[in-house]
Amino acid sequence: MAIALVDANNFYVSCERVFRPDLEGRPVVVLSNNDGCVVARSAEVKALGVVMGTPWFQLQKLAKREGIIALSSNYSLYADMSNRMMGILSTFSPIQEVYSIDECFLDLRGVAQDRLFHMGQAARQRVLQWVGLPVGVGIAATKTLAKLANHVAKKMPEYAGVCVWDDLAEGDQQRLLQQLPVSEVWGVGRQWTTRLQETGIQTVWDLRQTDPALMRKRFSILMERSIRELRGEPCIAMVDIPPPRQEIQSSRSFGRPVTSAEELGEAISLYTVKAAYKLRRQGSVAGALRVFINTSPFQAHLPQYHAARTIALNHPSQDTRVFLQAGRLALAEMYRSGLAYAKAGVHLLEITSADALQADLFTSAEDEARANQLMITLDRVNARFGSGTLQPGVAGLQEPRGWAMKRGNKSPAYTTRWADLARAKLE
DNA sequence: TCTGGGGTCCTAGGACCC
DNA sequence: TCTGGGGTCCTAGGACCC
Repeated sequence: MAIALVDANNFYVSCERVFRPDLEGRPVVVLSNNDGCVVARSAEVKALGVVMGTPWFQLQKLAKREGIIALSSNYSLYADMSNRMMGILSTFSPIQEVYSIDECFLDLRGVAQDRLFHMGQAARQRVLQWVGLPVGVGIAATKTLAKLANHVAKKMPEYAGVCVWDDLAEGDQQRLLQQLPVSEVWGVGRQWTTRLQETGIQTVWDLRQTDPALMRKRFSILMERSIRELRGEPCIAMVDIPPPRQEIQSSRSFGRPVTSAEELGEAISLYTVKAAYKLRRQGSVAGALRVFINTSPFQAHLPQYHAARTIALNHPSQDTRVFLQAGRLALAEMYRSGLAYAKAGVHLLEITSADALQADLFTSAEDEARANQLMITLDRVNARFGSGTLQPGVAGLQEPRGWAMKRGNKSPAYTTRWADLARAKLE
């Protein structure tokens, strides 16, 4: 039984560097929407002690002194690079679980133990050569151990990017576990780390030595699972085909404070359009939607207001218009004037398969078929001519929208837009 | 001046039922 | 004055992940 975890180093930064080789060896960060926080750091930036999630404005001085280059996030580029990387890795196993944009698990059961290291090396080489992304590989008997092995492969140069846990002598394994802080364990976050430390559990080794049943009582079944996995007992199965989402959200912080009900309504309508599209793409219907509007928690001197409303639909739907209407009602109820709103969003809830949907007692089959056809047409037009080609007027017609997010340093869509296509300079 | 977005899962506790 | 026991379902909140 062996599972590999493959993930890219500083994924977003590495994607940018593929098209900007001049960024190699220089300190680079990628920023979140609105150029707000650091969400990816090159090794050079990590070495400067910049932590994940640092607000960019707090780094101005350091950035100037050290020459840090900041790029706005370019998610369509990263998604495309991710697809290419995952495609290559999928050839190494019939069972691949794409766990996030930059990492996947591969089921390597049946591969002889003495072949695993070579296989890890091959995967690494191929991704680097074919798409230009550096990846690390950890291979072990459980997902949790594979995660740890991956960490070891990246942190310790002698492993050259690939660590096969069961190739290590028992004494070496113990020594590594005793070096790693318990916070490195997959599933152990900030709160749990504090609670564990309070009871004297500092290292991964310490956690491994605890009694799983007792820890389940003190924490939860998730803790028990993690401990068992650390001991080499698989508890977390591979998920080959991703199940449909149970919740779909769309939300954004605004590029500037928003005060008027009109602008707020535009924003919420736009997020509703996006969420409904995601819903249809996975073949689902939603039975309820939740809308929220928030002021900025960082502007403590201004009046704060956080409001949310959940609206249950009479009948589960995938019709953008139904959600728009419900969303507008919710907003009208919540809206208070005289406040500086910083963020709004829409969640679609109670999601089920469109195939299993019961007929609506109060809508004729004909009307429903027409509505479905309208949505199919809408999605087709937008797929062909670009998203936003056709959309409800309530989402706002004026471009650019005043409240839209700021992305000052966005790179071109090198791989997904003809005009931006990367090409070698001939001269 | 400037602080992201999108998910899953588990548990506790209340409402309700017999 | 005295006020059971056991079960299910739902939701909010909190933890985690990237």
